[in-house]
Amino acid sequence: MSSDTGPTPPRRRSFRGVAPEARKQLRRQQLIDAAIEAFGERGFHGVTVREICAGAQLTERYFYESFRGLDALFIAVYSQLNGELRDATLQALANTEKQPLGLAEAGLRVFFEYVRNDPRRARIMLIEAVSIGHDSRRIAEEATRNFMNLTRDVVDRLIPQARKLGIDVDLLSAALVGANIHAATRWLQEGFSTPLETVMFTIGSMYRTLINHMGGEAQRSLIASKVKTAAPSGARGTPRPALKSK
Amino acid sequence: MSSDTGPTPPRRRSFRGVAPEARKQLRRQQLIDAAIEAFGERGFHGVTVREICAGAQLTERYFYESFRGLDALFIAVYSQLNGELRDATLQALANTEKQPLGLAEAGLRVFFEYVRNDPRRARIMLIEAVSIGHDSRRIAEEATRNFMNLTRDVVDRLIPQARKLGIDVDLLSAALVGANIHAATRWLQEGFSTPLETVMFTIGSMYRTLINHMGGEAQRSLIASKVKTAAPSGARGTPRPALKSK
DNA sequence: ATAAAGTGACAACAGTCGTTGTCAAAACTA
DNA sequence: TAGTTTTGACAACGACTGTTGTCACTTTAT
Repeated sequence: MSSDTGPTPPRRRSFRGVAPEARKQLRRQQLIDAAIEAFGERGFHGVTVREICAGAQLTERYFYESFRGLDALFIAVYSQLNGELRDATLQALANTEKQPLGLAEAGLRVFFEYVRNDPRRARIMLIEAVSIGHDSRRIAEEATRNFMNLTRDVVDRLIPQARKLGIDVDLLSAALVGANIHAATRWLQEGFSTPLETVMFTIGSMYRTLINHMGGEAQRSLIASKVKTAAPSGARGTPRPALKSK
Repeated sequence: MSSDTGPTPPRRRSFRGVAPEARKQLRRQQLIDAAIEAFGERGFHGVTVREICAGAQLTERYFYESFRGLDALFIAVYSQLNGELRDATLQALANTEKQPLGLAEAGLRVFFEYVRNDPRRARIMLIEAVSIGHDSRRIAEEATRNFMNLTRDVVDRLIPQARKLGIDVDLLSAALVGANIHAATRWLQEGFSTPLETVMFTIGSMYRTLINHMGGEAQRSLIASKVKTAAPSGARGTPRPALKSK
């Protein structure tokens, strides 16, 4: 029962003037940067550990120093990109008048500018992230859900009557996020030949129309579908199928 | 210079009562069915040729008899699923009164029912197809584009003034298709706990609102943005950025 | 200066995959 | 029945991957 801690633990030193922990973080970031390049160019499944290491100018040992495998690296990459976009969004929102429609426009603009400014990052976030195996996908789902929740809050505030009319606000938010993602993906694949302002005007008009009219339209269709029972009170009640209006 | 055609070409025969060509087509379909199961369950990148063959109860030789590789098989799978959905859509449209809004509802219903009735096929069409390497993806892009074009024609007919107001109709269609896909994907991942009619009501309300009000809303924002020059005549002209309304 | 820690290039290993080939048994034709 | 086609099971090959290990060289600390 001595206080022997086993074989001598190596004493860590500085190297080229930087502390051990800082060196490790630096290497980690090099790997992430190389991964953004590789994933964005060839996709998650077209990339190997060796390629990442070559791109980062590091050897495999340092890869496993920071990541358990490619999945973990992808999660780190996605987290970083998602954080960048989130921060840019929050900053833009902070610099905008607190009009709800203005906020929505600012968020849209940040999103589309982010996509245009770095197509590789866009590909990772928009395309790769939703298609990885069960391990990494949850992160992407969670991040997408964050944006969806943000959208849902906006919807809840701007179309407050929606919920009472039987609209599934979560589903609607998912649809709107999907509209953004798909529009951005198409814009990306077309080489951004459409001017940003045209994109903003098109998608913005869509949002504005929904915000200004969706509540009334849903209510009208409820009435038109002859539901004379008590108004469906928000719960899981299935509204009538009818879709005709006017 | 004899009429010798080289080594004797093997004379083909029937087997268990079915002709050679029919046997080949049968095997091909077995492989496709096994692939739907495998791709839908484990995703394109989690599947091997050997697994497909085991699932189809065939050996590798017959795999390469019908397909050059997994890419080709995936293309065949996707084509089949896409054809099924397309046929179901066309049939539903044929059995519907020719009211534009009714047609839109019928199309939506077919789409969501198709997704719910076979989640594996849905995963292949909604998730896997957009994430494959450059080879197979073009097929999915083309098929998605078909749906987008269909949507675009609907938009062009139901919101005829959109184009003149500076809205990019192709982009709007892409966004709407994306809204459908994302809503369906979320519905799938939630285990279809939301009733179909609620989904129909929510997404249907979205469409109906856009159809009935988007033209007017876009025009209003154009006026509000003080564009007093001649109305942008449909072409690539960049509309004003402003989004505020009312 | 000398010993230890850090680094980089790369060998080595086991595993898997796509793909082609072998071969005997089953089924068919004559 | 005899010969040929078809089938199924599986071996074999090369290529690639993730992962760990080796070793000489550089930098640091004493």
